[in-house]
Amino acid sequence: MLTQAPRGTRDILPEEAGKWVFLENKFREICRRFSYKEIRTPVFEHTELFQRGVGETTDIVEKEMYTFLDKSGRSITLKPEGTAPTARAYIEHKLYTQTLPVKLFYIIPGFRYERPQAGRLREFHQFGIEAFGSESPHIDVEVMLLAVSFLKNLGLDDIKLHINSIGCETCRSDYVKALKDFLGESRQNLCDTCRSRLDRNPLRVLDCKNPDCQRTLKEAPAVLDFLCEKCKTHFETIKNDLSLLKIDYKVDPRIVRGLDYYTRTVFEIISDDLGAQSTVCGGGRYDNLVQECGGPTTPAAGFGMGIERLITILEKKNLLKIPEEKVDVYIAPLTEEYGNTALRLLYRFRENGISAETDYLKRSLKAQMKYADKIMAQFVVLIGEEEESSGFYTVKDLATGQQQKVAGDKIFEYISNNIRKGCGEVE
RNA sequence: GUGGAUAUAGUUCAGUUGGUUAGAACGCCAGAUUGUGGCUCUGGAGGUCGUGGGUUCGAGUCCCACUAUCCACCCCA
Repeated sequence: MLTQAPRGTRDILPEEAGKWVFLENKFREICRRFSYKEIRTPVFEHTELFQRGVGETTDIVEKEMYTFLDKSGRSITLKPEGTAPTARAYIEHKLYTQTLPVKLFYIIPGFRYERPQAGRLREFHQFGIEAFGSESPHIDVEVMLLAVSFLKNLGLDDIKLHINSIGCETCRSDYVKALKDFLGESRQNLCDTCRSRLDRNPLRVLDCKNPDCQRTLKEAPAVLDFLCEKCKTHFETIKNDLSLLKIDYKVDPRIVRGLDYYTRTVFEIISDDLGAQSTVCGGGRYDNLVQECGGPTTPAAGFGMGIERLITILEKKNLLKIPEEKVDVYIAPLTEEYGNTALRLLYRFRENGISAETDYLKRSLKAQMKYADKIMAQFVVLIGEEEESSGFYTVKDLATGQQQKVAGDKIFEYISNNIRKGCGEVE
């Protein structure tokens, strides 16, 4: 227990960490191109934020939150998602007084108390963006496009964009009523969970995977047929934009999303390389959230993308090969006698921006050479009796095996002129 | 919260119908004529067999509980 990370959490060891930094840089870069600015919000928030923002009847709020009382009795919750906190910050700092739209991105950990499984952890991480202040369908498209371009840039060409519209409050309530009426008649054909969903949140019956439920749903009324004129036009524009931009997509009436704040557009990006949790990115429009949380009426749209899931996919496709960190020069004192000379040299290299390493384990020369090889040093500088008396260092290039003498004061110039670029650098 | 599978060295695994000092590969460390790496060879360290009970003359091997991991349901990133 003591020596084990809590269930559903993971350590990111040095080898992994390089991949994370690589992806974070890529994400920041695409956000820059779309002119989204980074925002960092706290790891925990007041519990009410999620109750109100995400929705009391959602699974997240009902059973998955890490909630506790702090020492003064306030109810605190580790954030289970990124949109509500971002909306809160947007309202708190009155970002709506700035020029609209306000476009933000974030890289956050999220926490949900669930049984871990493939692609699902209790602490997970996501990239996310939110665009506040525009109800233009072109913003919905921009949000999707940022995600799609990001994934395509990483080399993923077979991801699928699924879109749907669940309408605004007015057309949705008409639809929910119709759906309820329809499903009420065939209640006995539904699975147990769907029967309870029918009363609490009928839309969710739509994405039940139970074959009996799916069969029943075949005849069910479709959301898209209930959209009001405005919602219909909004959705049509999105589809036109996507075609115009030559982005493949599929209208999938089954996606409804499990968070209450969505209105109109919802979308998912699906990959076959994940297990049962096939969604790598999910998002949509949420025109009421900001107001619901006490801000001014503010239409908005955004997405969340699971970093662990993304890494899983990239790894399956062999698209995440990060070169190992290399060392420019290893300094090998033949014996402890030359330790001081080695130490001085070591720090002069480091001060000059050259990565340098030396022996800390009293290794023999042979063992030092092995070590230099293992840490992928490009050069080894040998310091022994010959060197001390002659004033020349012996420099060996480990890749070629060639060795030569370099005058003491020329060593820095020599090494920096001969470092092979592209080693250990991401991109 | 429910169901299924699994749990042996740092890692991936073997371990015969329960029977004496629990093995391999890779990794790690050290050597192979005295100032030199990668390949090869030799040797070495490292395991209270997830934890706790039980059955038995005897358990890594059988039974139970707990914990964790993996997979699925629910739901989501």
